[in-house]
Amino acid sequence: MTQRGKISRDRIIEAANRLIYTKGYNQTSFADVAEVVGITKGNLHYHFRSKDELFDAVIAHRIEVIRDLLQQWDEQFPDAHDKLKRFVQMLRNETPDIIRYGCPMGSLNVELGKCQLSLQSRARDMFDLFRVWLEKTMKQIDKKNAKALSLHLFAMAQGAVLMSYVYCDDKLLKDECARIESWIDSLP
Amino acid sequence: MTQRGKISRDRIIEAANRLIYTKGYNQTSFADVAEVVGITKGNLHYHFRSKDELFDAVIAHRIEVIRDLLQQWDEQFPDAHDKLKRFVQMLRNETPDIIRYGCPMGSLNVELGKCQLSLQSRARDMFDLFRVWLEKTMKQIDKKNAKALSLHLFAMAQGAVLMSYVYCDDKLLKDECARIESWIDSLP
DNA sequence: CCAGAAATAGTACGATCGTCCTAATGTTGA
DNA sequence: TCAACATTAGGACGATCGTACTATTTCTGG
Repeated sequence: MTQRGKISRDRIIEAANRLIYTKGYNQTSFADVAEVVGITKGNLHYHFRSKDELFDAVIAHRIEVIRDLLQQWDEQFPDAHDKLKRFVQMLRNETPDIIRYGCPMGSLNVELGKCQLSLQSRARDMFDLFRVWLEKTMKQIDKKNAKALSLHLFAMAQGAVLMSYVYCDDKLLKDECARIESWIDSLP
Repeated sequence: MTQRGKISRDRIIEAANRLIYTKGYNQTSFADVAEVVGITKGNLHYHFRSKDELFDAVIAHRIEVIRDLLQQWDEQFPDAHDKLKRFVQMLRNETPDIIRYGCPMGSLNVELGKCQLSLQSRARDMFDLFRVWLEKTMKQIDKKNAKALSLHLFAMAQGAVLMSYVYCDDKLLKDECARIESWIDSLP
């Protein structure tokens, strides 16, 4: 693959990533992606021979971004409580998109978990990055209950995102974030 | 409409209701519904002239069921805390379906909220029944913070359902239910 | 500079979608 | 009983889907 091919490939992944987020996987067609990128379906098929292959590339890209993000947080915040709060802060930073399109990971898992389990397992890989990171971080606070506590935190965040998305309500998200943060503060 | 027609109509709604839950709205086709019911697509179109119309009937049916459920709870549990716990208990009763297909309301809202907003507003009507009921019940406990507290409870429940669905983990759901219940107990 | 590779355009295929139309069948009331 | 109506069956429509194939254009290394 030449540099030109690489650039096209990246632009396709970027467009598909956004479309899958804003429209969902099944509502995003090859034609949609091609139109956004400004190429033809035939060209798109040259880069990705199937929709699954394109999906895989999108997930791989997201995973890479998430890995970098978590590593950044680890370097930036020595204190475990601060790390967990940084996780919550992410919801504030992404409020407009969350209100409009929900959680990029959560909604994808919900959609694909119904009857496209092989695709969902890829989407779950994104979840796992956060889940493992949260549990690892929580272990610095309460080793014994780290697993359940981190899952509870994750669940509260997902619930807050889902509710604020359903009601397009940024105040709801803001309030939930504050509540989750004070829950973090209440940890030993 | 004769009685025979009414029976057919109800069977169609029942089948569509289950399919929309287990496969999602966009992944459920007229052909799917017709096959489950054991009729032809043409006959299905006689009863419901469009997919929207069928969807509307399914939601109307669900809303009726939810109304009855909430009224039952109101009659059965005089204490507000018990009412809220009954809401959590629902998650335990529906565990197998939740683990496999998620929340019938939540996943529908997530799917339709992306780019089928007119349909989502119908799905949100189901949410509203619970939301209003939870807030009304919460007012008996803490009038001032009832709105935020009830939304938090709703969000925690949705988060618990989503996480246990993504990971097909009934233990996760069980633990979250216990945690939510003790949160209810901690209310004034 | 130009042959070969890479990338792109354009089109076509079979399948499935939601919808619609018509004919056949069942049911019922006067 | 039989005309009027309700219900069902079956097929066809145009649109769109994912995918595939073949030219054509663009780029690049020797």
